[in-house]
Amino acid sequence: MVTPFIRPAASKIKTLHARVRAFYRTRRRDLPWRRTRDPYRILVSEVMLQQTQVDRVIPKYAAFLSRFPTLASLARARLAEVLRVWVGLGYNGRALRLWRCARTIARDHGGAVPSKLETLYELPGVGTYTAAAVAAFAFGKRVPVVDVNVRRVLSRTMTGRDDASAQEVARIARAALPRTGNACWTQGLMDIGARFCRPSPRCERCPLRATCAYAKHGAPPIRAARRARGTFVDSERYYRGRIVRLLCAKPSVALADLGRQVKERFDARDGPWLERIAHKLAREGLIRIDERRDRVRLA
DNA sequence: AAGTCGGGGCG
DNA sequence: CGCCCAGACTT
Repeated sequence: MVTPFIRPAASKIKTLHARVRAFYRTRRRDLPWRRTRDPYRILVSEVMLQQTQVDRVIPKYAAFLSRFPTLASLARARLAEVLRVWVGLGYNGRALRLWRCARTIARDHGGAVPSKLETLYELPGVGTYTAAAVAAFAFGKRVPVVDVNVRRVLSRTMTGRDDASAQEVARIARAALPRTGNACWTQGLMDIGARFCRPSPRCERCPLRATCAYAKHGAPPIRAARRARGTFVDSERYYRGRIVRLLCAKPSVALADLGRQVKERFDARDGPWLERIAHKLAREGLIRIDERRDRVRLA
């Protein structure tokens, strides 16, 4: 029987604040999106960082901003151009939604990224996390920002477990919201989550070790078993990626040739399901299929 | 609540 | 090989 979490001790939170802020002041990661407060650039970074590690985002972030330096430039670009820069980063739907997001902001918000949490949340591709991140990092808003790192760190330090529910962590995050310096607090938690408080924890050198309920008893991380994903190659996802990559490299392709061009050892039986994947991509808005002329291209 | 959506790096 | 990642969106 585990003691249910009631309310975090104020003194413990104060100590965490001090330690996290001290860590952030002296040992934070030097990341490109921390060198600007341009809301557009913050927004781009946050969308890129969705389910994507920092090290993989850094080069794409630079390339993207070099090609689309302002929100207006992104909003007036063709989606195909955006996809060509994005491809390789994964989750291509994010590029589509970021592009739509920029167009929505240009059309409905005078080209200025909204600062209000609820308004941000309305934008395509902006969910609970990203809305909070932009509000906090670009506009200094005092709102809880909970990503997977923050969740792990708060769960472990405050409950002694690494599996606190999202709702429970949300309560803790609200209770722990600092009066000032929310962005530094949050990003400090993220850095600690990435360097020490990882899924397999490295408590030995963690700056929160002395304050952490989890580090004390040192229980091994227990996490829910994930469903097997199978091999990625030859999965439907794999060929979605192949199709988008192919179309990034060519202006257009015949639908009848698509399968042969994305699949090794293509045979006639592969035609229908690869074509079905293409139609799904078209329905999502990533590619365009001209049935009459038998041509496929980026949207 | 559960599925879908990329891709790469690491243990 | 399986697990993980500054999640969002659909069903």
